[in-house]
Amino acid sequence: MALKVYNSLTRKKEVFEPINTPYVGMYVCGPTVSGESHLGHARPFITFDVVYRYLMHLGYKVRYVRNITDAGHFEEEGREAEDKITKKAILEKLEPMELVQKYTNLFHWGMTQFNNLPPSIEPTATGHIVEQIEMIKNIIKDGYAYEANGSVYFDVEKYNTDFSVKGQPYGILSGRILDDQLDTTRELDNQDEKRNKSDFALWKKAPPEHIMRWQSPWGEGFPGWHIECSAMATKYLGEEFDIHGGGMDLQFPHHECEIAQSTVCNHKLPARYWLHNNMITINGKKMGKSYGNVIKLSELFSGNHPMLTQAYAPSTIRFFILQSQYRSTLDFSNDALQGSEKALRRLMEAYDWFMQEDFVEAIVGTDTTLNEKLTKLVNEFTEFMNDDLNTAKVIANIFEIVPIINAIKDKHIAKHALSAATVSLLKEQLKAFITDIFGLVTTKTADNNKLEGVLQLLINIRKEAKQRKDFVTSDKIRNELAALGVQLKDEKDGGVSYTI
RNA sequence: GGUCCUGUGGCCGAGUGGCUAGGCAGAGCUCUGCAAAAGCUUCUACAGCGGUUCGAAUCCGCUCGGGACCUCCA
Repeated sequence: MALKVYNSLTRKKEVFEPINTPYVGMYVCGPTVSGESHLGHARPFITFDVVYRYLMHLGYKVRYVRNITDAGHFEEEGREAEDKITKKAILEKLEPMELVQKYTNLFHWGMTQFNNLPPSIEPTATGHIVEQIEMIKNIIKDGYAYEANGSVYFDVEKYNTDFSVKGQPYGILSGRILDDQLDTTRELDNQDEKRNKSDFALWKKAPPEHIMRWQSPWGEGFPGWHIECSAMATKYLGEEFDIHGGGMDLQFPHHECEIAQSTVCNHKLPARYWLHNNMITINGKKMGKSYGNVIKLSELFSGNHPMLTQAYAPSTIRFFILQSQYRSTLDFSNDALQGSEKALRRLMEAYDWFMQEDFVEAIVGTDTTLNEKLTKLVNEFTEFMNDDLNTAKVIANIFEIVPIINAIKDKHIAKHALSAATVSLLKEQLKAFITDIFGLVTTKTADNNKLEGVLQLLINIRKEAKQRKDFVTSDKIRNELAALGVQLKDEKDGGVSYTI
């Protein structure tokens, strides 16, 4: 069964066919590094990390490009048009590039915490000013942009008229009709420079106080907020590439504008498959800066937030996100995360035990029904992923396998009930999906030899106490370790395991 | 106002014409010195009202509720 993905462009699930098999080009809109990343940002980067990993698992050679937006997107608050990054820089008394570096580092730290693989190329907007200017020049040359008072605007009206004929109107991605949009745009700065309200900036003239500025054919200024993605995607993935991803909130206008710019320059739609992840909500509302309801990654990992009763491991967040399908909204709450934390621990403990356990006895496969059941559950992993990356269903199947593994561990099911083929299939596929594709890692942190030795010592003392029926001592050891966050478990075979 | 999505049991979430989703929480049992963990069993569903159909949580209509985008936003 072939991989199918939901293409926002066609609003259908489509079979994924790369332009140049086995090569796949994927562009994902990266962060604007003007602030610390929050939980909402985690979703696209984890989602597309799994897409990236899954494509590689299928044997594709993927070039994954994810930009860093470090050139000031301008925002218009009230009367003033200011470079977002410049504004913050003044407030914090930092150089713009110093600020950008700080938040870029923080972003990378967050990505590492989540066990996201680094992209193949991570280009910065400021590093591609030349490419952006070239692209703007091309758009002007073809008559789809005009200069006004040192700024350059894209002529949406003309584009729409000319490309509607070719079946590519402005609005092709978001399903918007340009004429319906005309009277909805609010008051923007320098609005009078535009021929039409729907026109958007390719280049903005920099006001005197603006620190981030570059020389251009139109004077000193800075690039508009859509052109960087068009320029960098074209440079590293070509005029037409396979996948373009990002959050649903970028669909319009950002991706729509990207399509318009790239189509004018390259005479074709830039990407074949447009994938959009849905939002993380909190109390039913989208988590976003403008709503003032964000939980920063550092707050999440430390538990230092009014909504949180405890700290959550990055892998818990990752697992929480993968428990839903990426196109559904995901409602965040402390309770939901607690559920995910427990579920993940149970899953990983079973997985870790199974992977290291020897199954030499498993050659007979006495329980045919069980072997068939397991084989079916495992084979469905791929089927579910191929249906628009339904990680939620894969995880549901894994949880059907977990009790079976635990039953074997507790000797409720004999090892020889499984056949050697089933065991190797299970080991191979569980590793592929849990570790390689989902990128889930064990929460165990105790790989410190000294700590290991100390714990083993306490476990042995407790074992001796138990043999003397000195339960006061044995319980004291267990309870006081528990108070320190170390939980001891007496296993069926007389051994003792612990989790920290 | 325009475009679109959505409403599943205490919570989070799959599913989308007939077949148990799954997780967390709750209840009972087994195991255990006691715990914990684990296993087994189990309760609580498809917003409401109509319609289509042999059959609807799933399709259609209406009503009510929630949300996203149209402005920086993942």
